[in-house]
Amino acid sequence: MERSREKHITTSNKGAALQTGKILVADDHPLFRMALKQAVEQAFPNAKVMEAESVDQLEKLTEKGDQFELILLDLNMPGAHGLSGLIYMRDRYRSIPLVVVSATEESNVIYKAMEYGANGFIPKSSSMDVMVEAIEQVSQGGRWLPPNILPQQDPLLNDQDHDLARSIASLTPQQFRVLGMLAEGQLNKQIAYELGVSEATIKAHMTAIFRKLGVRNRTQAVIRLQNLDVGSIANKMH
Amino acid sequence: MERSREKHITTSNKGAALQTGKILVADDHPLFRMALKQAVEQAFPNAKVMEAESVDQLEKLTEKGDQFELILLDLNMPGAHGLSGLIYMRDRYRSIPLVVVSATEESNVIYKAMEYGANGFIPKSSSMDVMVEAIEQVSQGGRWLPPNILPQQDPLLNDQDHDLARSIASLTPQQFRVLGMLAEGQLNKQIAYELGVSEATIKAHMTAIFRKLGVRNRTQAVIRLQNLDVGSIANKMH
DNA sequence: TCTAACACTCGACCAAAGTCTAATTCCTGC
DNA sequence: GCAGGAATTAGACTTTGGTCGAGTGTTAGA
Repeated sequence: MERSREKHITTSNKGAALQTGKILVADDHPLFRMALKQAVEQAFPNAKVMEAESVDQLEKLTEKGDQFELILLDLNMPGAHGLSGLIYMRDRYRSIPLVVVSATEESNVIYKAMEYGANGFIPKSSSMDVMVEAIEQVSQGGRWLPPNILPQQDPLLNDQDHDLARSIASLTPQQFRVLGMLAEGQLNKQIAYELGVSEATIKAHMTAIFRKLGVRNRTQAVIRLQNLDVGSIANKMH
Repeated sequence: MERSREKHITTSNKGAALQTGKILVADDHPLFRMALKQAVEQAFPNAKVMEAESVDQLEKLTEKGDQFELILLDLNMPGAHGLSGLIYMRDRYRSIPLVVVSATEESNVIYKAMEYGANGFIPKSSSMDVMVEAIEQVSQGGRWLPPNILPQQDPLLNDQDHDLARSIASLTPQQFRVLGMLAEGQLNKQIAYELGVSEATIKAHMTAIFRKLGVRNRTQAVIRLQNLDVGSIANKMH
């Protein structure tokens, strides 16, 4: 409560302004994307907000050479596949501050997102004022957590989790796409059709993915990915 | 705090006594199994406590014709595979009160366990007094939750979750074993060797499992099982 | 006691998955 | 501009997975 008092009334005087002014909002929900855009424009009246409703669109925008100064990313968006999307993005756009936007309010997920490199976390239930403040904070190089969430104490992730994160980060864009479709249970044939390449190509990608994840087949790959969401809570004893 | 005050001092006068007196403690951790046994004997001095350190052992004991009056089940025990073990057991031994014992303290898991049919939930961090009380309560037909956990308000599980539970409950013992090994990422060949049957047999089991779970291959089966642990938190929006 | 249902088993056959080798393109650094 | 490396693509081949039909043993009920 206390720390979100000052809000946007004082924002125009605060910290450094934007350079290029380009900010990327990635969310598949049109109405919410609009709300986020408004929040950005309230924080930075002369910002140029670009929108993406899938990871593919997001990558198309960044490949155009645009230098974004902030990314707002919904983890439930098509192609993001939860925390793996964050890990992948975080590595791909290292220098750009990234704020995770999510319907989840679970502290577990929030802490994990931060530990996987997010610069901020905005629950979708947040008020406009809170979103504005979060955007300002992060774009000035700070971090931001929801008011009711305490700053993280002990690290939630162990070495294995970080190994897995490094594996995911090392995937190429196409490999990440393939992994996402694998995680949905699709056949090689289906993936090949959807990506417009031959089945042989998908198989080659699969082999590469398995190597990077340190597994031997697709089933084990899916199991390995489970650890991202389920986390290390279950296996603490054994 | 308040409601766990009376504890074992008054227990000998309470409610109905045991019939056969046979109680099953299933936990792979020897020390903790001993502690549980003590708790049981404190609650019911003339109880006959049987022990199992895996689901296979547990089933061997029940197949001997013994009529147990209470089962204490650790969900992290070999062969249990988390909540799926509870679902499977709950259906197999419908008439026997079942208390889940777990290292987890997460309210999410606790509520889910109760909703999947557990009669009680004992965190492993509980004091002896608390365990004794829990055992008494449940063996008298009651339910039991840890003192710091509020009775559940809204159901956490939706129709899909219950569908999945019914699927798992409908598995035969051998199928459940196979599913467990599949969930560990083992090959058909490995599973066959470990169970001492031919690979063709495992394949037949797999096909049967896929039918019951409503999936088309092993990867999708693993993905389907994820929903047990991850729960319906993530997909509330889409 | 007979039978009908079910669990478990297996072999034969076909489909999907995975590996290896190799070609092409694109990008980076010298 | 050109060498080197990584990403992407794909064909040929092997291994694994999955379906079907069928046989055996066990159990519950007519």
